Amino acid sequence: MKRNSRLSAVLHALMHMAERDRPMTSDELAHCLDTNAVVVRRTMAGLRDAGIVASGRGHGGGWQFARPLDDISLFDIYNALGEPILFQIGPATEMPGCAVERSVNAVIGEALKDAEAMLMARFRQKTLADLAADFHLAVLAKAARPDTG
Amino acid sequence: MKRNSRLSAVLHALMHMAERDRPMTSDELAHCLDTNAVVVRRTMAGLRDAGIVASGRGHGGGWQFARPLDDISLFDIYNALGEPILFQIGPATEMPGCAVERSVNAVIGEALKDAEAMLMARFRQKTLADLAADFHLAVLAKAARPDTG
DNA sequence: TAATTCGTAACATATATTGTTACATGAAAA
DNA sequence: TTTTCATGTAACAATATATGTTACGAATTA
Repeated sequence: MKRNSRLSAVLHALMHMAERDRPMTSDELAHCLDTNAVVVRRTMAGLRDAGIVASGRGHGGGWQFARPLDDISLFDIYNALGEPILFQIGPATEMPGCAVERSVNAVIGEALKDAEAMLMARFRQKTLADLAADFHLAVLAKAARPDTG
Repeated sequence: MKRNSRLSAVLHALMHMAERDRPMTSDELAHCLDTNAVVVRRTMAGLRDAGIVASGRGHGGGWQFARPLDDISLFDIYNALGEPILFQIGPATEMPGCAVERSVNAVIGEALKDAEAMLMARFRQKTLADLAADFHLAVLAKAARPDTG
């Protein structure tokens, strides 16, 4: 299947927004993400509903943050996107009648659950401010050794 | 999209095989898994190539283990299946030209990588013998309190 | 020789993600 | 007030992947 890239895409968009002090239109963001303005609106809709960003119409409109960057975690964003399915692998049946299958699903399910919990803990700790700082550090590091880039 | 259920399915099949001392045909396994014999063969092919199971043709043929159950880990099986894509979420582009996107992908990618490592470590520790023991314990526990099942 | 069983290619079906078009709604500028 | 700009959203198309199904060949045993 195609992988769900909304989390990466929306973070990419938000980081571009963080680099600017004015609202960015869906068209501008679409160019950054190499996609379509409708896709941008569709993806950002969840963040708007969650109070992470705000959208404005008409002249001078577009997307901007509704909260400080250090008050927005990756977990907030993951949730605002509707908690997309994390794992591509999983059981064929949720409620199997076969006891053997139930036992197998329990073992696999617990392992996946723990891995997911670990990932979510990490998402909770990381804010957009951290992400922006990471980016600026990477840019500085690259400028210091332009030949290795 | 549909989730990949081959790992759960093949473990389900292997546990049924573990409960029997004769080879099981693809058709028998297909009935257990509520699917088709061709699907079973397709899935088991990787395990056969990895030396986990062996297949025999003709009368009395079918699938059986090629190694002791305590010498087969979930990791072995996951690998034999071709290491299916683990996460449904991921970056849109593998080699982005945009520095912002690269930075975002690095953060997400590292978190996913660590979660995957944790899961694989767990798969490495768990053998089919463990799985069979889990199942037998579950059956015993259920028999001890039939009213709560 | 006949029955059985795996091996595999080819095609069909179902579902999820992403892209695209079209049009309505709201807001600011002329 | 009219025009322009921008979001909101429905509807449909394109693409990708997993799984199901049919068909037939190859190998093994009775």
